[in-house]
Amino acid sequence: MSESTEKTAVYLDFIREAVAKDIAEGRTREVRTRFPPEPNGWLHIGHAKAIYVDFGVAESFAGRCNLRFDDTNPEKEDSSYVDAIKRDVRWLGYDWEDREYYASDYYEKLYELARLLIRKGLAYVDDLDEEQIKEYRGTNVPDKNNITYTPPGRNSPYRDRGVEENLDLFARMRAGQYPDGSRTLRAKIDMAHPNLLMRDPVMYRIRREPHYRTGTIWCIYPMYDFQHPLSDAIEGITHSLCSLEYEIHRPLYDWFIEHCEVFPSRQIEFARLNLTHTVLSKRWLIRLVQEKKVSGWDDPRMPTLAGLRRRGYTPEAIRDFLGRIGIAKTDSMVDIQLLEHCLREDLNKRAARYMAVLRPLELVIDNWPEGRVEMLEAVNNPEDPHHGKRLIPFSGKLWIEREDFQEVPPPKYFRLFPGNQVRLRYAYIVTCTGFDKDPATGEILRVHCSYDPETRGGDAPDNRKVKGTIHWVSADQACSLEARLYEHLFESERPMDIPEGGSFLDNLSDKSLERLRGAKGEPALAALEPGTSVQFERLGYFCVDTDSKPGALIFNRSVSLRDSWAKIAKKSM
RNA sequence: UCCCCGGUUGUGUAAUGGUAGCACAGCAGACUCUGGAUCUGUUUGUGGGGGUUCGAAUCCUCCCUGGGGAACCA
Repeated sequence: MSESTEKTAVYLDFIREAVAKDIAEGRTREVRTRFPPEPNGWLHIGHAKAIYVDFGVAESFAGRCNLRFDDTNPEKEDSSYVDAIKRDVRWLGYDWEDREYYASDYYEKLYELARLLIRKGLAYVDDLDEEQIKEYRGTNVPDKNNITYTPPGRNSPYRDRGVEENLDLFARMRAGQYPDGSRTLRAKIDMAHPNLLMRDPVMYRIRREPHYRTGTIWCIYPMYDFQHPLSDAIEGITHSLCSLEYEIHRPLYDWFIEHCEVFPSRQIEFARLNLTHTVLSKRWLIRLVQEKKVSGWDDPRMPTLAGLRRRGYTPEAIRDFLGRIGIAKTDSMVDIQLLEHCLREDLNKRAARYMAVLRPLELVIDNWPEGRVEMLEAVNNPEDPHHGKRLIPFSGKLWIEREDFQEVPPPKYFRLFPGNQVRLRYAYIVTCTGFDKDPATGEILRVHCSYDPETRGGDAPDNRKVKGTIHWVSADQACSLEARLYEHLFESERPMDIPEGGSFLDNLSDKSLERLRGAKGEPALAALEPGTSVQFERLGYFCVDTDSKPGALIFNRSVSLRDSWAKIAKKSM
């Protein structure tokens, strides 16, 4: 039979399913979405999920996604954040073309829409202050037993002002005739509504604060609930995708669209991303930066896109991760190991291999001809022959990894110990003949071995099995480098679970950064550009740091290689 | 208290009244000049009770449980 008779299961997440239905049933022809960041912080991996959903859903239906800055709070926003956000979205691999919009460009239109609501008797200027509004809303009232309950709210005494008076008052608000906080414009909905957000929400507040784009032109600013649906409408957004916390705002979203008689966008909510061992809340990330717990927004331990980039994460790995975690409405906590897995998988295919020694121990080949240096051939990437080969210098004095030698080997250890044979990667098979030890401290100072000249390149002509292969660097030709090893910023899987009376900062790990300044690498490492990702054989993937300079090389460990020895060692303990 | 939304192996996520699958993690093995990579095999799940049905993760109902909301922030 032809393949066309076979049922091909095409999986659509619940959002794409809803969009497909809207198209099938004729509610919309094209799909238009938007990614609406507020420029008050740098983007993190949680935003990356939103970007992936917003741009991805549009792309699935041959639609378009706008980039819109939701900038209606002048107290927190700044153009430096706009630049950082644009750079990060582009880096992740998304293009908004010429569709770069700002809610602040809609202020005049929004003002007119507010006047429309006033004329329809659906909005009024209120003279109540912040405290009074809260009290009239009828919330947080403790009863005799000190249990809070939610009574119906009471109407503001200013609720029934006439249309003309409201229009005049609102114009005066805009004109700056009243002090900050003295009046608001409120939607007239229902002060007894069970959804507290529907109890006459504030649409405009007075705030004399220069805005990074509109300067001092305005002293009244629209609130999110009023502004967002209408901004969506102005741009013809068909599907306004946002996180679960806005679910309860949807009736309001719909109310403003209906009564302003504008383009009917549809809001659909999905669960935001949570990751183990980190925090993804702008408020908390900003504290880490401000209280200098990290070096900045782009500290390689930060879950920001800039931090991940500096750490060595690739956009491909992040997008792969986002695709794997899926989209749903269940609150979830994704294991950060999945992110790490995606990075390893991507870099395994692409990163060139090099040898570097993090904690050097001297290895002397006693039968090596004095002063001789050989150039040996090494494969750049066993996963992909197109990467070619390179030559690395080899001599009788090498650096090896301190943990690759044991005076007394633990069970199943097949690296260097007295009497044992190992292969020096791409070089020779050597036999450990002894070691020098500081009698006072017990520290191993130097390991001695002899090499087998018949095994050049690492192959034994007699086909003998050598179980262990270790990496090395020729001491005289090596370049010095600093390796920065990172662990999770928080040891706790859920750092947001704060101990009684403490702060999430108490959960900060003191092992999240280890700087190894005495590391040694093969000479070619010195020529790499900042941002380049490589694999240090047997150790992990490393990325040349943005601060790395000739003579002061810095490599960030992006992620370690899977370490099955660690498991064996742990088990036999 | 009230309102809204959820609960499928350890973690995510499918199955849309008809065989509970996939990925990661875990475990076991094969292979290997990275204890890497790759490959093979494999353990573990529908929150609970009742109902509808030939048949329920799916529909109804009660309970349990988790998250969110009650800003002149977004």
